[in-house]
Amino acid sequence: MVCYHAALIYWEPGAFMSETFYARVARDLAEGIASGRFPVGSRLPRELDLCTQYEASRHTVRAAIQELQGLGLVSRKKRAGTRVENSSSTRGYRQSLASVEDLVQFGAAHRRVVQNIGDVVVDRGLARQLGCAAGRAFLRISSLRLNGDADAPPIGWTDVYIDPAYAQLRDVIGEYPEVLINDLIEARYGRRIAEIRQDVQALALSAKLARALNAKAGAPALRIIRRYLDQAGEAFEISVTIHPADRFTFSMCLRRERG
Amino acid sequence: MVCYHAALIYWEPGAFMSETFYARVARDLAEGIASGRFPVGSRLPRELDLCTQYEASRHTVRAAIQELQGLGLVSRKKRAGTRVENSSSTRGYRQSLASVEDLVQFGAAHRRVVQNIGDVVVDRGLARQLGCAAGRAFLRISSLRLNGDADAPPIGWTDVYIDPAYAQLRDVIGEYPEVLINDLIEARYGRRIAEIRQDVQALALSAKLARALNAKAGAPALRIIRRYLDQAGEAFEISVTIHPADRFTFSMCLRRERG
DNA sequence: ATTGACAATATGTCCGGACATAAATATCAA
DNA sequence: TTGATATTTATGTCCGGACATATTGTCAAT
Repeated sequence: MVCYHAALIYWEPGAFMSETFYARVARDLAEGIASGRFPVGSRLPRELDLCTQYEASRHTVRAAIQELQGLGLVSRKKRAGTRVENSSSTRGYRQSLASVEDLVQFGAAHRRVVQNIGDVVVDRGLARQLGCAAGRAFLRISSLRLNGDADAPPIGWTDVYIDPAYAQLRDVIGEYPEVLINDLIEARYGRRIAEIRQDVQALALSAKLARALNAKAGAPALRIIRRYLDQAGEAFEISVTIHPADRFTFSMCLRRERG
Repeated sequence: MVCYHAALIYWEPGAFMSETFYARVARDLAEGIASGRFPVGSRLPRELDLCTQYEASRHTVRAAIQELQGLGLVSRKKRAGTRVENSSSTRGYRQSLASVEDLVQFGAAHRRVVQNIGDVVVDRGLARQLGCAAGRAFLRISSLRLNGDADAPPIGWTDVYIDPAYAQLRDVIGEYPEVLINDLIEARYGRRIAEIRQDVQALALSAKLARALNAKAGAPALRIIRRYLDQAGEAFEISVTIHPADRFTFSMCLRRERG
């Protein structure tokens, strides 16, 4: 079975948000890693050199590296320096998505094909699934998640529910992964994400979904529900992704050595 | 359906490991929260007061609070101070289990009943499941996970595979949750955990497991495989837990607001 | 009573420096 | 060649201070 690691991408923030110095350093280093300037297994310049390079204090440089460490991009040892980690082993889900620049994405070869966009009103069953009040209206975008291989069966089905107030985004929504929608909402409407909560469950595939996913009805599948909450604790976007069990493993790194 | 949040407990380190100052402060504050000295919703003393109280610099106090923040125990706002968070909403799985003192546990009412202890040799199928080489020998401890309610069906089944070298722990193993076994190994054998990796999958219940869990064969279930790796990347403990889909949701907090 | 301006405050960011510590390397002795 | 020992080095921890910024609370004006 193919195992898909959820990957992290360091995102260039829009001009609308000011960036702190250490975040700037962190992003620059992350881009250096992504671009291959710092290959996997190589060592980052030592802290003091980074200090002179960025004209920053050691404290700032350390805060930046700490960010990368939290993302699992680098590991550190006392005398050995800061090592760039292997992506395939470190691109697991990191918890401390500290800043808005962090993006969670599927593999590089991944494609997303929008199947349907329409308005829905939450009924009793959906309300329990989404964890919101019944009767609420949403704009729902349904899409298939495909691997690079055209012949391979789809790896998942995603329903994204967003507040109808943001329906103006309808045109651009199809082109972006759902996580980006939050950035769009944040940029255009100023509604900030205060918290992202995620539930992972098992379920049996419905006949309809099984048909869409080219799988057997009743087959076990993974359901990942992600809720984007604002400061009031209200969800303004909810995404539900369903992966047939034989095509997806949700992998994460719970702890990595400090040093 | 009942939703079980994986909980975090701040663990008092053994005498064998030296504690840094900021970790000491963090632990003290965490114990204050756990004991109710700092009730949920209350505010922690402000940084400068903590500085005088612990006779530490503000930098150190901030490092301690940052630890608590990473664990989801507190949230901070610029003028509003540091707030103790509601356990039920913050005890979700945190990724940045920064130090050995962190423990991951199931709910308070949870019980664990050992069903079977015995030696196994890894065959082809199990090797693929565990992600280790076939032919390797393990000591396997199988146990049921029960909720407080005696009548309720079990919420899961756990197989813990540990290196036969640690078979001397056999007597005490039954009494501790599997995560503690690592601490025992670490304390007695000095083998350090360098990394914990976790995979979450869906699967259909086998007839045997279904019988043990009082569920239907073929019913969807969640499988959580956790690997404890040493510095060489070799797993010295692997735990496999299976939860029927209707009795377990794996909930986690991906991001919480910085401020 | 609502709104606006202003000051107070607690956290956020950043700087400089100092010493401790673990691990890689070099050195020397057996 | 092996083994123990000393040195070097890059990160870990901790201190002190300074200014920025967001939020709250207060008070005055409409």
